[in-house]
Amino acid sequence: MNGKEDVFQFLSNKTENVKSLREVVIESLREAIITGQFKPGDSLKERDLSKAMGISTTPIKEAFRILEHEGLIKTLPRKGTFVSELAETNIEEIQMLRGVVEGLAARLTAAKASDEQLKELEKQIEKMETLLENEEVDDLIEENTRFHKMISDAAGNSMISRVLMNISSFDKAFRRRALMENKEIKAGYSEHRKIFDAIKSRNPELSEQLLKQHILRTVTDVLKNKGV
Amino acid sequence: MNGKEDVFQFLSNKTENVKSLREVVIESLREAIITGQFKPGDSLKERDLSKAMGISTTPIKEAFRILEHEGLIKTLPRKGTFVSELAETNIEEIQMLRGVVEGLAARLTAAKASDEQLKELEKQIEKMETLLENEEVDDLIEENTRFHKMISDAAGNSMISRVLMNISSFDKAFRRRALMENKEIKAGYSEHRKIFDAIKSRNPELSEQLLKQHILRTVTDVLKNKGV
DNA sequence: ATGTGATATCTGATATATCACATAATAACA
DNA sequence: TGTTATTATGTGATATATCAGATATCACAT
Repeated sequence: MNGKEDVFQFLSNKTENVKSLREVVIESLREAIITGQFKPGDSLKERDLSKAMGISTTPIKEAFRILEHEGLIKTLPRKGTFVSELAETNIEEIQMLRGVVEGLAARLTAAKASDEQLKELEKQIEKMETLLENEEVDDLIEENTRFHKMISDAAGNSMISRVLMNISSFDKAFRRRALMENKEIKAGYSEHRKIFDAIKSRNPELSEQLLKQHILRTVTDVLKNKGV
Repeated sequence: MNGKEDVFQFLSNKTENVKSLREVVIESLREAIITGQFKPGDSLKERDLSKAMGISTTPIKEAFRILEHEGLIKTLPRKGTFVSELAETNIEEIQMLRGVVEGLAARLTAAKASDEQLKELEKQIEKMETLLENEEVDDLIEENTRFHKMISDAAGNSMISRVLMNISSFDKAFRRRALMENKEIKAGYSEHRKIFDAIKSRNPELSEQLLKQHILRTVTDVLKNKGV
């Protein structure tokens, strides 16, 4: 029966994978704000966006609620909705924030990850090693991100996962640039291996420190290369 | 004219201070979920809540968006909305998360707070000392919270403020209990004073460590007293 | 008793209308 | 010309209707 299901896989069109209008609006506006197309202080109007996107104000309104919760915009009741200052937040400090939160995740993972989770992490780090040797850069970048996510998930704390997801949606463009640099790829693997070793040896303190330092070093390097 | 405005302050009914239906729903549901009235897996239905609260589904729907973004509930399109597992997240780990984020805030504050901000912090810690001497417990609790908020705000990073606000809305009940214990009040002041001194002396590393340790100690003490 | 198609019901998604506060523009008056 | 009152407009908040996917139930054939 399982084989039969696979045969019809191509027919699948589950609505769980289909994006709602609200999600489309969120992603569009978030991208426009973060990349500077909308600047702090700019006014966003429900009816204008509704016309521009050819949809009703309802998904626009719902998207505003989420973006406001993320701090990217601010709504004053019956006065207007404006892009907030958050979009100009210091990217280095965002990475420091990410560093301390992922560091804590590494600590918790070292303290309580199951043997199975450790095995999965080991498989992952080995996969990354193979990709590094074969110089398959695009795949390595993707697996690096997965490695970080696996650590965060293994911490088993939904609030930590949520905070990191919010940070991630904010600095996606930055992190991709960081990982693309060739030097980063090699140094990054070396650090990832040390992080995994610390987790495997059940050393919470060291795990936290290594992951914090790893993230803070990548931001320092990227900013150096930018001439900032 | 300014004096006149103050005289009539009690008449003020500015809509900026009036809670929207959406905000009322958010707070009601969040409280019900966090305190266990709604349990993970429970179904929340827009039309049921609409009838129960005597309002339309629109503010219910918007509240759902926010609570989902906070991770407290999960909506499956056209299937239903359910209370998530987040509400059962380990409270100690939440406090550890708060510790690392507030610690980072203290570090940034020590690094870049203006002289004026330092003066404000000094006024605040002195106010807290007076309240401690006079044993005005309720006011001291409130000023302690304000002290933490001043440090976070002085860090000048909107994302950090936002993360802490989300954590705060989640563990408000816990923190109030922590601060109410008499022992905590005295130990808490001592630690607050050390934190301020570290910030004042522009020592980012020490500031971060002290604030982290302060928060982690309070959670350890509270859990000890709970017999957990 | 079981399988299948048709129908009904449930639930969130979205569209549209209306309300209500805030501000701008215009008219009236001194 | 300046001030005040009135009206119009703009914007978000909320109510209500309808759509559309998902599931449950019913009716009928085998």
